[in-house]
Amino acid sequence: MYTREITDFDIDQIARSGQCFRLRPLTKDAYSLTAFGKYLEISQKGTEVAFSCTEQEFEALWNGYFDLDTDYAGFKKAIDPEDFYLQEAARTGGGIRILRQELWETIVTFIISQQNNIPRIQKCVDALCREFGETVLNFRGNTYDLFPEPEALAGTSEERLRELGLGYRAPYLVKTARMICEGEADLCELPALDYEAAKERLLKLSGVGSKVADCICLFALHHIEAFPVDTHIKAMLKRYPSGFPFERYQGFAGVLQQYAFYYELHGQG
DNA sequence: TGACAGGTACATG
DNA sequence: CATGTACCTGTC
Repeated sequence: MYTREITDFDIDQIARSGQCFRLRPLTKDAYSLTAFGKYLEISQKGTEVAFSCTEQEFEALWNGYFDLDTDYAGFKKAIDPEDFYLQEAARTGGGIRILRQELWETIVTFIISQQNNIPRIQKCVDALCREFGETVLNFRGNTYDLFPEPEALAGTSEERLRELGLGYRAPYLVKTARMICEGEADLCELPALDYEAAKERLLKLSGVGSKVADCICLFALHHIEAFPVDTHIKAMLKRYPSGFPFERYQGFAGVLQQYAFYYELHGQG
């Protein structure tokens, strides 16, 4: 167990922010997560956050995963004091961090996310992990399923994925997995590219359009200037008749997108 | 019953 | 380039 004082951090908000579909409530105030082939439990009381791992593992994996070295208070201070909407959104979802999720998993989960709601996305992701992921034991002696490798999905059929409830996204997933396994698409090069170049590459994958590509850029490659525009954000943008002030927030608009998305989803509106 | 959920692919003008 | 349409599935 490793405990740390963290500000501008709320594990419940992060779990409900819709950027990660494998971070789930475990008990009343504890959450579980799998990433990097590892299982982690997180619990929080105020600014005190406990992680079920050693300090060494925390520093090696989770500190970066939760983006804890970034100054989110600074982002909030940069918001126009007269912009009541963004101020309120940042106050409501101010504990959100932009995670650094694994690339392949983020590609898959956001292909599934299209025209879909969060509970059903989670259900689909769970089914994929259960059917195609490696099963391992956690420190409690309970089993949990890792996220499946590209090979596992490349080797299955569209029909089998449809049986898991993926619907019309099933062929997208099989095609994308095969592109990656057959070397038609190279994920290894992506982290080195800038936002524009990375997005251009991601758009070549099956089932990846502009919005999903932006989500992958934001939630896996940590291009926090990416600003995914979906139905909720479209509604939000209408609040700005003369246009959303992107120029004021250059380089970190994606952070504000997350505050706004969370606010549209869970706030008072 | 029908619209909606963090859209994309594909076909047109 | 801009618009239009079909598409799985569960929930309200």
